[in-house]
Amino acid sequence: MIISLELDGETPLYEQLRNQIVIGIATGGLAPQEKLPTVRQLAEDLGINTMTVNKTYSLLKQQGYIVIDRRHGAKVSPTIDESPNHSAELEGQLQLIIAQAAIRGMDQSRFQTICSQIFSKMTYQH
Amino acid sequence: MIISLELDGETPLYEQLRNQIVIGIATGGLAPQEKLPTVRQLAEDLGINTMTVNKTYSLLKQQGYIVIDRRHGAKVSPTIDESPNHSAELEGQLQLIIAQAAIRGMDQSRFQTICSQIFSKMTYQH
Amino acid sequence: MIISLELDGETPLYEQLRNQIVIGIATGGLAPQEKLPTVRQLAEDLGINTMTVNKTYSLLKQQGYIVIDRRHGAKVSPTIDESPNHSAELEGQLQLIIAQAAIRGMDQSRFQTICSQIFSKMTYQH
Amino acid sequence: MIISLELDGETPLYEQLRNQIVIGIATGGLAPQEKLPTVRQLAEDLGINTMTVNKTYSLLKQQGYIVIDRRHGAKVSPTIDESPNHSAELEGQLQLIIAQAAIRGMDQSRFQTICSQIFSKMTYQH
DNA sequence: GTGGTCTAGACCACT
DNA sequence: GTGGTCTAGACCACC
Repeated sequence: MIISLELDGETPLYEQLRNQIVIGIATGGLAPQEKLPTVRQLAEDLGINTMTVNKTYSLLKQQGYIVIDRRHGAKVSPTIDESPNHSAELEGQLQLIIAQAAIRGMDQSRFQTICSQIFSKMTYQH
Repeated sequence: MIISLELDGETPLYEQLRNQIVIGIATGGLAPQEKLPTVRQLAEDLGINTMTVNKTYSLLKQQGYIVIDRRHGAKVSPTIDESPNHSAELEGQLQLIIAQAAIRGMDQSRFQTICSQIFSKMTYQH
Repeated sequence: MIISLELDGETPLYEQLRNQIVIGIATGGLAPQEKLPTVRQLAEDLGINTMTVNKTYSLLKQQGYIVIDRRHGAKVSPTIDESPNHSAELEGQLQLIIAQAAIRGMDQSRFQTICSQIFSKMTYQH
Repeated sequence: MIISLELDGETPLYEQLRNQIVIGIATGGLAPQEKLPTVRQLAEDLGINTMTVNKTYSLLKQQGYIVIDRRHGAKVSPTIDESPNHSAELEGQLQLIIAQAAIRGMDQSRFQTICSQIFSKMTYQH
């Protein structure tokens, strides 16, 4: 799995990293139960501080995407909870994105096509 | 048009405000050419600093959503560019949102339904 | 409100700090809406690093005990959710404590007396 | 006696194990003088490292819960000290637990009821 | 060898 | 002036 960070972007590094790992899980780049790199290893590979990776892992753990086994390090959660209130949050995010798309002249069918393309790459199974 | 801010949220105030105005434009709460409140007025109504509102207006102007006339204040742009490179940015945002939705157990048809509902409220016409 | 940390204890500093603030809220040393010291100030007062205080505040925020207002810093939450699954967690903790008390020869009435004394100092109102 | 460990929990394995054995002693699952499994055996049963079990046994011995005889292995102490300074430690733990319970909206009578239920399962006799 | 914690010191975004 | 982020480097607890 390839990870690329924008060092000078506006999104915090730990959040960029978190996002890419989440996408990796959804698209199958990281299978359930698969072991993640160690904090040190990943930090070195990306050229960033171990604390930053540490924060990412803590966040992912707290959100249920990964579990941290004291014996073998971090791995993708075998099952991920179907967070109930996630739906409301999702709608809020979508509303803004769709508002911008509508203003920029994108029609609904084009939007749905893009969604379909993205969805077709999601291989995560419950 | 009603605007509500979460003072203790994670999103910066100026960005929350910007987002709500964009949604207002897309859903018809703010018509093209419609005059916006003065910086001063809006700041007072919302109980926030004028600098914050100022930053929001500057951002909206820079992104083409509003125009600022020194004499008559700010108003919604008569026409908004169909920014071409907006598409790439959109896909990036959607990818993350859809990844999270997929992991949380939402299937594509449910997702499309939600999109349709939101789209049906968008009244902005080019 | 007085806070004292064991620098060489086994409990992490950020957790000791978190615990004392929680107790402060429950016993009225910190009223709802009351402003907490700034991260820098508290770090200096306690002679520890700002990052450590920062972590404490993040944790308290995440657990709903405090809110962080971008304008004025951190303050005690006006209302704190009555976390539903807290009950199970509580029972687990109590079971261990009571087991140890029973083995050490403490009878139930004595235990209840101690609980009553502690409870009488809790002034937090919903 | 059944022991179950959370490999991905926050509590160290040796401590989880220690806690469950203490509860076992208090609730009668392990009688005074009863022999405990060998380090080797227990480690294998639980699928953990022998060092971990070893550490647990050392801890339990040091705290007076078990005695270790080189010839016959470990067994539950025939009598356990009524450690006097245990009381202070107990109060500290209870204070935090009760503070959290109070904030989360639990009233004293409900709390006392839960304590009674737990106490009724404690069978350890001095 | 793993993650967890802490420090000292720095810079940035937000208001 | 607030909290948020990041770094470099260190030590510790756990297994």
